[in-house]
Amino acid sequence: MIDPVLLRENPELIKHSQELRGESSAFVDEAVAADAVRRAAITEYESLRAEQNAFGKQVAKAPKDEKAWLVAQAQDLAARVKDANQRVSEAESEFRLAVQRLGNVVIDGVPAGGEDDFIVLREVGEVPSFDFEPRDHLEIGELLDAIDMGRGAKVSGARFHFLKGIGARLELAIMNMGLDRALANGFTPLITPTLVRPEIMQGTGFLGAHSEEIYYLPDDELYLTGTSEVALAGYHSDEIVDLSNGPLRYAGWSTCYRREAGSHGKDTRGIIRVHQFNKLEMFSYVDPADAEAEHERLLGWQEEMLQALGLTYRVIDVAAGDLGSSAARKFDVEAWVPTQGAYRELTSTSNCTTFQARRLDIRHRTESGRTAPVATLNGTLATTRWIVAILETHQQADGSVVVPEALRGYLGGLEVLEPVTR
RNA sequence: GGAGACGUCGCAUAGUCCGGUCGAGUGCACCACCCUGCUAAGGUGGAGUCCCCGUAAGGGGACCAGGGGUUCAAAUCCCCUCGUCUCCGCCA
Repeated sequence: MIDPVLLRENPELIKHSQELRGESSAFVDEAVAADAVRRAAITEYESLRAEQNAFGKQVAKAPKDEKAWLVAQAQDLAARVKDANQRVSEAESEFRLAVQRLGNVVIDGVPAGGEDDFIVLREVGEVPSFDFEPRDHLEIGELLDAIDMGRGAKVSGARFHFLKGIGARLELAIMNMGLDRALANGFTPLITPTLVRPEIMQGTGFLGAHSEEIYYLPDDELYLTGTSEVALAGYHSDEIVDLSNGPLRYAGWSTCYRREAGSHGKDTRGIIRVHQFNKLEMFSYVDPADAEAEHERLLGWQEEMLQALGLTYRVIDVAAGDLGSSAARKFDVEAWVPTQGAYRELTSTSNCTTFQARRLDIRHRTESGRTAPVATLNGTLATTRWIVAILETHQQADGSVVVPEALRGYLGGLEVLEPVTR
C-alpha cells in the first residue's frame, strides 16, 4: 500500500511512477479525492460521537425521574451517530479500493516500459561453446535417468515431473548449497507453510493482477503459495519488530505451486516452467533507509551462487511495467541456456520498500521512539530450475555432465554425472 | 468426528453473572527522579497502539481476539468467525 501521507502531499511523484509503469495516473487523483471524503467523514463522525459520549455521562449521573426524558432525547443523536459511522465505513472502503489500484512508487533509475524494456546491467562469464551438438536439459536429464516428465504427466498432468536418482540429489544439493551460504551470511532458515490465509496472500500483493496464477482451495479458504515470500512476509505481520541489531534475514525453504495460467504453450518441454518446484528464498526486513543497500547485497549473494556453479549470466534491471504492484525495483539474474541461445531467469530479487509492510502492518521502532513501517526485500537463492542451466552448461559430448566444484561436496564428492545404461 | 473451557494494555492476572462510577485495577518487567547506601530495598511520578483536526501547544475519536447485533449507553448481553487449551472417539 502506498503511504497515504505521500499521496496527500506529493501526488505528482506517484503519478510519475504510474506513468513509468504504463498505468493510469488518473487513479492518483481518484485516490486523493477519496482520501478527502474519508477524512471529512471521520471528522463528522467523531464530533457526533464526542457529543454522544458526553450525553451518556449525563444520563448515567441523572436522577431516576429525569432519565426517561434524557434517554428519549438521546435516541435521535444515536441515530445520527450510526448514520455517520456508516458513511465512514463506506468512505474507508472506497479509499481502500482507490489506493489499492496504485502500484508501489518506482525507484529512480528504473527503466520505463514493459517486459522488453529492461536494462542489462552486466554480463558475466563466457557464453559456452561446444564442439558437438549440445543436448537440451531434458534430453540430458533422461540420459542420466534424472528427470521423468512422462510419469509426472501420468500422475499429475502436464507441467509435473519426477526428479529421480541423481536428479533428486542434484536438486537437494543446489538447495543445500544455497542454505549453507545463507547461513554463512546470517540468515535464519525457515521451512514455511505453503497454504496461507487470504489476508496474508492479499497483504503480499499477489491477489491483484496475477491472482489467476494462484491455486486456491475453496473448501478451506486457503491459497497455495507460489513462493515462500508469502509466508515469510506474513511471518511478522501485525508486529513491531526490533531492527536495532540490523536487518532480520530469513531463508525460506518451501515447495512452490503455480498455475501458469497465462503461459499455455510456453516452455512446455522439460522443467523450465512447472506447476510445482522447490525454492530457497532470502527475505529481509530492514530499515527503509537501508533498503537499497540490502537489495545490492541480496543481488550479490545470488551472483556468488551462479558464479560458484560456473554459470554464465546477465543481470537485468526490470522495467517499471514488469515489476508487479509491490516491487519498487527488481533485478533478475538470468543464466545462459545453450540450447535456447538465450538468457533465462534463475533468480529475481525485489525491493518492496514499505509497500508490503504497510499492508501487513509490520513496523519497527525508530530512534525517536516512534513506530514506522519497515522495508521488505526478497530474492531467490536456489530453485529447481537451476538444474536446467547446470546440465546444459556443463554437458560433454557423451551425455555426461561435469559437476561444478562447489557442488561436489553436496553430492558425496561426485565429479561427473554419467548416463545410465540399462 | 463428539463435548467443554478460554481469548483484557510487554508478561501474569482482576473486572464479565448484576451494562453507565472501566480505556480499564493489581503484580512483575520498563523509564525518570528522590531517598538510602552496597551487591539489594523503599518512595514519587511516567509510560500502549492507531486515526482525525492543528505549524505547534493542545483537542477529539477508536481499540478489552475479529466481525455483526441489542441499547440512550457494551470489556460486560446475543449471534457468527478465527485462535488456544482440555476430555472422549478415530487415525497415524
